[in-house]
Amino acid sequence: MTDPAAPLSPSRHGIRSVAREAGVSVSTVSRALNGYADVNADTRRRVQEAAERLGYRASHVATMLRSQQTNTVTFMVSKPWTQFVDPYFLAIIDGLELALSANGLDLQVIMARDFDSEIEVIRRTVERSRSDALIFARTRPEDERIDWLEERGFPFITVGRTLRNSHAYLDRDQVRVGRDAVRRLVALGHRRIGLLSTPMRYTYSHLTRQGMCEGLEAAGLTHDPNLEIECFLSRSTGEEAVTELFMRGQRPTALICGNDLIAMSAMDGLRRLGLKPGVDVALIGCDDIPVAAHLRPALTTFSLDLEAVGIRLGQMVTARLGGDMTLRQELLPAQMIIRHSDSPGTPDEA
Amino acid sequence: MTDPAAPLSPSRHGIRSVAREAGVSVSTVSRALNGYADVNADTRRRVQEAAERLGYRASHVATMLRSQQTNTVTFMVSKPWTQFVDPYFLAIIDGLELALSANGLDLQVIMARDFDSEIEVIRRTVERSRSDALIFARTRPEDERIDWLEERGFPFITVGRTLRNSHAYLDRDQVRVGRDAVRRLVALGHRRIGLLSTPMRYTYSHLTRQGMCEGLEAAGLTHDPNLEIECFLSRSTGEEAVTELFMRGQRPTALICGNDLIAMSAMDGLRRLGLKPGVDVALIGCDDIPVAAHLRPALTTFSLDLEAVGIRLGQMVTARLGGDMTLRQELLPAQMIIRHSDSPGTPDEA
DNA sequence: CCTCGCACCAAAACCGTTTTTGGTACTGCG
DNA sequence: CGCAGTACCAAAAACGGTTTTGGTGCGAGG
Repeated sequence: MTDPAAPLSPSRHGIRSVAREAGVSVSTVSRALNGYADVNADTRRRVQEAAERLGYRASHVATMLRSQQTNTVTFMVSKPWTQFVDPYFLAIIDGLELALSANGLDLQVIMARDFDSEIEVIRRTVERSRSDALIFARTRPEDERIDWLEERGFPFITVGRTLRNSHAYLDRDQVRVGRDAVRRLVALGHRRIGLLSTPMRYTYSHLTRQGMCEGLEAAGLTHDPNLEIECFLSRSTGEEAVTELFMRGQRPTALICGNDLIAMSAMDGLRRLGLKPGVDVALIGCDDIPVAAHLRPALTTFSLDLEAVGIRLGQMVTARLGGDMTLRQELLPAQMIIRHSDSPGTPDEA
Repeated sequence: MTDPAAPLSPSRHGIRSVAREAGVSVSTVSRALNGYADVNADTRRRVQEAAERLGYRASHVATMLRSQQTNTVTFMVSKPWTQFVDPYFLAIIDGLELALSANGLDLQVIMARDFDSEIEVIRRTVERSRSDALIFARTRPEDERIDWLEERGFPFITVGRTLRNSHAYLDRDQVRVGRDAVRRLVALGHRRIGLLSTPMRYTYSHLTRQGMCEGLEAAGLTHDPNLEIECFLSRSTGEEAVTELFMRGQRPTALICGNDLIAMSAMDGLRRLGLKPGVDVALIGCDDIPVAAHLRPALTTFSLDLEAVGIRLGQMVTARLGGDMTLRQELLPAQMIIRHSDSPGTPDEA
């Protein structure tokens, strides 16, 4: 593989050069540059100037090796997110990077090619000790990634929950999303509310469903499994789901969609059936992706400040790496953004 | 920062353990595992089994330090891309990761917080020798990142061109995009064609403009600077631009938009002026972001297989790191995807 | 029988830092 | 003057691999 034809850097100056230049020993340079106490102010200045003159920067790799810390946090992006432009993960990374860099930590992003390679990607990262902590999302009720990491005592935080919930996590209050969506639709007079669910292998799909059931129950309604269908991550998934759902008879008058992409494509499906989304069938999405406001009808959905999620993740992981072993499990509320897709009568069809 | 309260890994086995377990020397383990020739097949097997038994994996950090190679390629994401859900960079990364991992290279993603920090982020990465090569986009006519890297002889590839073009790049044929868009609109009878340009600090904005001028000239028309306006990356940029453009008088009957996000928001702006996008004013975008097909009217735009771009980038950088010093400069054609936003009369307003 | 080359492998040097260890010079106090 | 304590700093030992150096044992050729 990749022979050493390309030298890393022509002739970088090492700590020894700096020591020579400043007329002190190597260890003094290290201590001076890293802000240790027992170094004369004058000596420190001399060292700093010498380092500056030579353009010296400590090799990150060497530092890692000696200190046995990478000062790096790894964020794993699962493939299904990327296929779909779900801005989700990008926004989180944005905030995460902000919080980490404020604490002198680096962010590394790794990607899992597909569902099954996730665990392998994690193994590679952890076993070859390239990172001090791991963050990942798309948790599943039974998640072997978590089993594996717990077994090894490797620090990690998930975005999302599992069945056991024995670990640190930060998650959206997805049950409330389901409940609130139902409440809103019931208030608008709907009685037959369908669910276009995200894939059931993910925990949050179950939580949404649970919230929906709770909402229906609170309204004295019961959940009809015939009005529910599981969508998978393809571009036209909502369209297909709607088609199948409406062929079953017992048509819903409102649809709760597991995410905005499903809702978006469900609109297309409704139109193909000759129905006006927002007029004939109410729609509520989830995530508030940027395009949601631009759809016709504009999509009513649930929003979450993802950059804030990233920042909070950064704070949590910083605390953990700082030695704070508190088990943090936090829930963030999502805010319902009411637009037009859930109620008819708005002049939005221009 | 981050004290060592969290041990990296409890008790990992090192190469010495493997050597002991296999009953050979340390160096033999290294050579056996790395596929060197001068090691007895039998010995190699014994070593591999021992490593397997102990669950040994070479520390990436130690390997880096000794071999002076990181086997890592860094991709820099500029902040403006992420604020906006531009799937652009995600799709590229996807392909890049695929190509790199096939060659045993790792991908690292770094982010620049804002425009000005890009150079600083690059410096940190290169000077602390964390990577063997760099890839980044959003090139500018005069790009100090490129100057800096060239000065140091550090391998890099850009997605996009500069004024000098003295470096390796992979880019979309943006001039042709401008030309083709004009040709299409002229064929549809338009004479007053406006441009909602992406920010002029990026090279591709100039190239689009150049292509547009060439197209107009070929049709015997001249470009009217009054019909041109520069958009910046905010959510409602197209809306504002349209408003301003139409206040100038001399209204265009068609708009070429630097990207789909601009086009999307321009549609909103047209509606606010009481104009029907696609009927009263034709629109052509660029990028074919996934939502383009879902807009009403569906957006005519230019598409490029971004995953293929990523794969090609991976191949180019692999060759470079393999010692192939050929200066690669490649142009990829974008394909026009004709939908409805550029021509009236389609029943797409349902 | 001696020597040379080859296949194999052990020992040691090395990568560039941080951390530990140990020592020197100087100060203040008895 | 002697001794403890302090402030500073040099030398050396890690970190965990890879690469170089230097054999050794054995078969073949002279």
